[in-house]
Amino acid sequence: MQLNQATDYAFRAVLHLAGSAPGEVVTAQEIARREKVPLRFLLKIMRSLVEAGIVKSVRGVTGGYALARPPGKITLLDVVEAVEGPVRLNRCLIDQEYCTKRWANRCPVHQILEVIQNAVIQELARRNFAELAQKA
Amino acid sequence: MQLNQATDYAFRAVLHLAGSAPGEVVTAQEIARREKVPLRFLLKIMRSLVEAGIVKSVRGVTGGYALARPPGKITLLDVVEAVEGPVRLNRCLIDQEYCTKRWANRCPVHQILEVIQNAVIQELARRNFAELAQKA
DNA sequence: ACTAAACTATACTATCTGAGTATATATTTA
DNA sequence: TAAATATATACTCAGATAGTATAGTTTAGT
Repeated sequence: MQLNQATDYAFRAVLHLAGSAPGEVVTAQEIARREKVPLRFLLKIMRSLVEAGIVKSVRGVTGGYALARPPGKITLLDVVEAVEGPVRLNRCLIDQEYCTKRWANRCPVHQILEVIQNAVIQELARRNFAELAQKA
Repeated sequence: MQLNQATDYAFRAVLHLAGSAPGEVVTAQEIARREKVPLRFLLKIMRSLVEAGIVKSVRGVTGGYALARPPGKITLLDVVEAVEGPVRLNRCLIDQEYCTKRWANRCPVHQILEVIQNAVIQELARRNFAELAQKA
């Protein structure tokens, strides 16, 4: 029931870019130093963000990263899913295998967890990095 | 971002007891068999539930388990916390150590995760096992 | 063309957590 | 006293977490 450390770092990296001048390219080194994230690990995380289309990267000597769209269009959910994959409270909510034990498709635990899971997803989707940058 | 398997089993065990006659003592063996939970593992989980005051145990030959209070007074949150400890989306929400990195007590990531965490807690606290037993 | 500074890609590793098992002990009823 | 139950502690094994290492590719500037 906890987000992992990579997601936490990803939040801070995206927030850092959100706080930079729009379109400005920031190096991983800079982000790592300022946000106290191990450089190598950050580079790996950044690639997830690039793949997800949240961040764009520029290679070469003057390379680095910038947001691929305005901070207001990037939600916490976007980042969580980019780094961790889909949010799920219980493995049986993705993999039917685990739920056919007794109740098949009418498992009440399954049902109620799905409702709660959706609430979590809504909460994460409601918050974006423009809002977050305001608080910083 | 996922509840663990022990919590899933705990939900099913409590639900099982909620579906039995009030005050009826059910053995771990019976619960394990019906809910398809490994007996040894279930016994361990049941002790967490007993410690948390959700379930009471009876020792000896005619022993077993029963709910310590009506199903309507047992929330999903009660069970989650009994098995996993407090709900926290990020380690920095419990352990200040992790959050003094840059922002000290005004970390915006920290702040927004706390809001979301509270929403999760509310959702879990809102649902009880009487409601759940209805669906079964 | 070469070099340095950046990102990319894949593989590796150490530690921790999750999920469950094993063994011995204590309690209670028949 | 035996059998069936729960309690307590310790152990194990696989997979996930949180990184690190090595090699490669791209680009700006000389």
